[in-house]
Amino acid sequence: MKSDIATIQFAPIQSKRLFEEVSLKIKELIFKDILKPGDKLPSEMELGRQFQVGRQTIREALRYLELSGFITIQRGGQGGPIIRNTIMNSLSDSLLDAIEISNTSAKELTYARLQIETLVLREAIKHIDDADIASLKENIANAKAQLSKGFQVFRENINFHKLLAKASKNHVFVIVVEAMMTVVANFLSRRGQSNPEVSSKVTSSHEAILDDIVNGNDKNAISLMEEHLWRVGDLFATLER
Amino acid sequence: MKSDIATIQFAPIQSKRLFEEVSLKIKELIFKDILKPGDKLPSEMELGRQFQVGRQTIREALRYLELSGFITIQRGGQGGPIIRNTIMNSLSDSLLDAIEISNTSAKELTYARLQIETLVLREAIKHIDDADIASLKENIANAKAQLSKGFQVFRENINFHKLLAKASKNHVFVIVVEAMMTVVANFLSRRGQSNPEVSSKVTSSHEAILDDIVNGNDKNAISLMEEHLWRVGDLFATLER
DNA sequence: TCACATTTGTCCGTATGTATC
DNA sequence: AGATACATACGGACAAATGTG
Repeated sequence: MKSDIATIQFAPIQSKRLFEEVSLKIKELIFKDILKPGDKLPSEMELGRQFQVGRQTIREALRYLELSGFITIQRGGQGGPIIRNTIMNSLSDSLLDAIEISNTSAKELTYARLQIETLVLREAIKHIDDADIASLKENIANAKAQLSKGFQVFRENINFHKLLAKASKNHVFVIVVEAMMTVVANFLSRRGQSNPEVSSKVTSSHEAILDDIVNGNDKNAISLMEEHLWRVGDLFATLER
Repeated sequence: MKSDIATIQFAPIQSKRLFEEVSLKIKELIFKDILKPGDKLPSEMELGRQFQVGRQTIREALRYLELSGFITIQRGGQGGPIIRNTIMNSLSDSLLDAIEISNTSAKELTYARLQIETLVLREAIKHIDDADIASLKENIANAKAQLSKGFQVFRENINFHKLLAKASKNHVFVIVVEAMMTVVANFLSRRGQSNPEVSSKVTSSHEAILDDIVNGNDKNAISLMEEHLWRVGDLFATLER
């Protein structure tokens, strides 16, 4: 069989720019676990000496790594580039851009979330273990404690869904849900904080869902989740631009 | 109700760096549709004059925009920064990083793909229209034509799934499937091109699925898709590192 | 084909802002 | 408060790439 020219892996015509090679080198060290989160990279000056390139080149490489979520940069004395894993933030930012530029409506977002999260819930029910249940219960307890003090629990409520995804024991679901929840959070925060009563209702829904999961009422848990997401979706619709 | 300090939107303590403000300004112009794909941005020198900042600052801002998928940069005379929408590439790259760094196995990827794509197929069946069917048929026809000439049809086969997602009429599904297919494509290409016969079998499966959709055999289409994705998943498993 | 103009890519020197000790 | 060390930002210079006449 001949090779489809569209599928062959040609070497890039355009020779890589220096700063790309530098950032790639560092990225490889991170993937190989030679550089770990918390490790401090040398200063720009020193990196320039080691890679034998100018400071500007190093800076542009650091910009790439920074935006990709591999490092953060601390200014001031004893500062410098530090290895950190904030890739999920980068992914979420990118998803946010993609959603914004494609003019995705709140309705679409709601519906997709409903579909994907009920799917993930099914998986979570299959694979959930005691540790997951414990952290979910802790999430609910925290939320209720905050609520009783009169605080909002925006973050806890979002985290409930992330914890459920983790219970599915599938990294892909974790990644997808986490990115999607960031979009949801962004959507809410751009339209002002949700009204006070909502937080409380959401937490109650979560508690009911968790109860059903723990008690093995799987189908009930799923239909509760669907109802729950529909309600949240309706709220979104009222907030839509 | 008091405000949860975790949810308040404080102004950032750390003043934004200059290049961040510059890239944000340009990004806004793109979101507002004032700058459209194909538009040419002024040269770095000229941008520096207009924003009243140095060239280095402009360059770092351009690095951000480039990596985020808002512009590409053409070197040489008459070149310069050009507005382009390659956000899906950026999103896919980010997802690739996230999957790589979380050590997601081929098995997980396969399973998540199976679940999400069957879900999307259900949606596609609900909302598919003549234009979708036409482009799907064209995809199959192209693939078969290439196959008969002895070419591989890696790209066509991937595109079939993207076209199906488009038929769901939900941007979120389109985005998710497209990003996921990039991961699949990357997975395959890193382990050598799939063997010659596989391409042909995959195209046949696609054709059968499309036939069932067109003829209204929805359940059959879905189970065919599931079988199809299991088979592809098994192939992945044999390729796993 | 060849020179030319334009623009990005890269380097250097210097000055300023900022955080730590 | 002062010294130190680092990122941030500026301006100038030259090399490399690329389209144009």
